[in-house]
Formats: sequence, structure tokens, C-alpha cells
Amino acid sequence: MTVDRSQVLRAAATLLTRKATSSMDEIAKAAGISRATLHRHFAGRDALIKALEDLGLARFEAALDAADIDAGGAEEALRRLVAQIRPEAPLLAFLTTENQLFEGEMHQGWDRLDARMTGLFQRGQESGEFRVDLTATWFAEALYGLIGAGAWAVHAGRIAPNDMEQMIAELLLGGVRRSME
Amino acid sequence: MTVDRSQVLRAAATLLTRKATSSMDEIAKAAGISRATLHRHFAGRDALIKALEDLGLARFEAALDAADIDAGGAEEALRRLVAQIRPEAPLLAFLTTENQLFEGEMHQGWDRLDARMTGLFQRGQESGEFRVDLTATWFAEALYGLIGAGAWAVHAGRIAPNDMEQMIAELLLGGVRRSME
DNA sequence: CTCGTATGAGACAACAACGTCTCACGGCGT
DNA sequence: ACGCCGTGAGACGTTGTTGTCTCATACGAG
Repeated sequence: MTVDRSQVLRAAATLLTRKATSSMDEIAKAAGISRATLHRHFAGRDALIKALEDLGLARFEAALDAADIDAGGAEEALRRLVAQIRPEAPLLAFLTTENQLFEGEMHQGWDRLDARMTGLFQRGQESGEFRVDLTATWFAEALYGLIGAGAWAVHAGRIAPNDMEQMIAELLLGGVRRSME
Repeated sequence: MTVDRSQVLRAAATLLTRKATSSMDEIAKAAGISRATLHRHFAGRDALIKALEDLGLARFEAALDAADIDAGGAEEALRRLVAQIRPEAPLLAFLTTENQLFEGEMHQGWDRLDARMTGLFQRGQESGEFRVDLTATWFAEALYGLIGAGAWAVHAGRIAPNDMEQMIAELLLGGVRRSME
């Protein structure tokens, strides 16, 4: 009976990613609850967005922890990270596309997140696994972009949900070009 | 004196990418014109979005033409395409992130555009330049995502504007992994 | 069973944004 | 110099959304 806040937030993220101007009423319908209940859980639209950001950051941090990104090879660590991110893709896609969040004061959590992400790629560069002619910062941004692209492609039916993880990891790691074996 | 429509649309795209809920007044300010003038050129918000979509599609088509994507190697064709896309990145980033456009009836032009994009990657796959364990459709979606990521990274000051072209092309082609020479 | 709690449905005023209008200003061509 | 657009500024009514409220209902715990 009691509303699952995170489930509501996921539904909101999915809807807002497609249509950022959705009204609270549309969000409530998408979440399968009434507008009154939505307002009981989130004071207003701003509070909803904020909760969305907090949840997304928490899930991203959790994915980084669960992937144990400091262990083993950087490539394998990255694969584990993408695997952990997969179920949270719609949520994270919203965060990375809604730059509105950064207009005011950027959420402090992003700094830490970016640092961990960049650190992973830097580790790969230092170990010789990753190329050094592109910046680790760009690698992190590219991963964000590919998560969004993957979530959209799945939503649009262009790729199978189960393939998303591999599609993102393989493209990010190896690119489009055919490797010479 | 007379307002440059495309310039207004570019400013609108840049603003709307960051904050999709921007009001017409904010858009007008961002474009450096009054709200009245904005309304004189675009009947309403819907018309503005539509014009944005039309312009973006036209620029994308023009980039495909200018890049002469059917000539030479697929890799070089892709590099030429990215080079042509660069100046239009903010506009295209808006289109690919605002999936609101697809809620109703998808703009017919997207079909043709997707077909050309996918065709380029398929050509590369058939010639042996591009890997075949990922789909050409995904390659196209990934490019869209990387354009958005690149535009954002430049806007955020994370990468230099002049580097964006190379960053996108190199990552898309070769990925993160260091190649064995 | 009974109570407490959470929800859905709907009404309500307040507010922000929209779309339209008018009027005055300024540059530009004739 | 004159007239002509195109623009900026602002006022206006209208619409849609928001946030809050009340009331009835349904579920679960004790």
C-alpha cells in the first residue's frame, strides 16, 4: 500500500527523460499514483528533482562500490561497473541529460563521483591498458553519454535490454574499428 | 536589425539543452531579443521546437552531404562527418536529448537520417573496417550520444572546443583500450 | 472487529506562463 | 527629410499548472 519512493522516482526519471516538461499530474500517472500522493511524498517539483538527483547519485556511488573498481585490471573493472550501472541506466540517463541541475550550485556529490570515474580511467592509462591521447575526463563524459544513448536505444526498441550492457562496454572499450587480430 | 532565425534557434537549443523547462521569456533573453519578437518569429513554444527540429535535421543532412559519406573508406568518411557536425553540435545535442519530439509522431526526416547514418556504419562493416559484433544501429545511436556528451563537455569547460572533434571521432573509432601496434 | 494510516478523487485559490495587443523608438532605404 | 518595417517594452486576459485542502475509501495491525 505504502508508496515505494524509489519506484516513483524511477518512473519519474523515465518520463522526464522523454519529456522534461511533464506536469506533476503526468508524473503521478506514470508512477501509478494520484497527484495528491505524489505531493505527499515530494513537496513540489523542485523537491522531486532533488530527490531524483540524490537517488541517482547514491545508486551511482553504490554501483562504483559494488563493481570494486580499484581491483584488478581497469578494463575488467570498467566492465563490472557497466554491469552494475545497467539496471540504473534510466535514472542515470536522466541525471546526465538534465543539466538544469548544474545551473544553480552543482550538487557536491558530482565532484566525488567524477573524481572516482576519472580515477578509474587514469588508472587504466597509467597501467598501459587505456590510451593516453584522450583525456580521462573525456572518457568519463563519454561513458555518461553512452549510458544515455543505451537507455534511449533500449526504450526505442533499437537494441535488446540484455544487450545494452555489452553494447556500451564494448563500444567504449574497443570502439567501432575492427581490431587486427 | 532583422533577427537571424537560425541564430535564435541555436541560442534556444543551447539553453533548452541545459534547462528544458525554460520559459519563452528566458529563451528570448538568451537569444538577445524581446519576448514579443520571439513570438513574431515563432507562433509559440511548439512552433519553436518544431523549427528547432527542422533546422537540426536540415543541418544534419547538410553535414552528411558535405562529408560525402559514400566516398572513400568508411573511417575517413566518419571523420569527415564528425568534422562537419562539430559546429552544429549544440543544436544536434538538443535534438537527440529531447525525446519529447518522438512522443507524438516522429518527424519523418529522422527515418531518412537514421538510414543514412546506419548505412555508413554498415558500409564500414561490409568492407571489413568496422567490427560486426555490434550493430550499425547502435553505432549510430552511440554517435548521437557522444555528440551530446562532447557538446556538454565543451560547455562545462572539460574539453577544449577545438578538441571536441578529435575526441568524438577517436573514441568512437578506437575506443578507450590502447591498441597494440 | 476496530482503529490508525495511507491513498484516491476532487475542489479550490494562487501563480506563472502564454499569446495577443498597443505604442513608441530607431535604423534603413528611397 | 520622409516613410517604412522591425523591434523593445509593457499591459492585458486567458490558460494550465501548482500547492493545499477536504472527504471517502481501503488496507493492515493489533
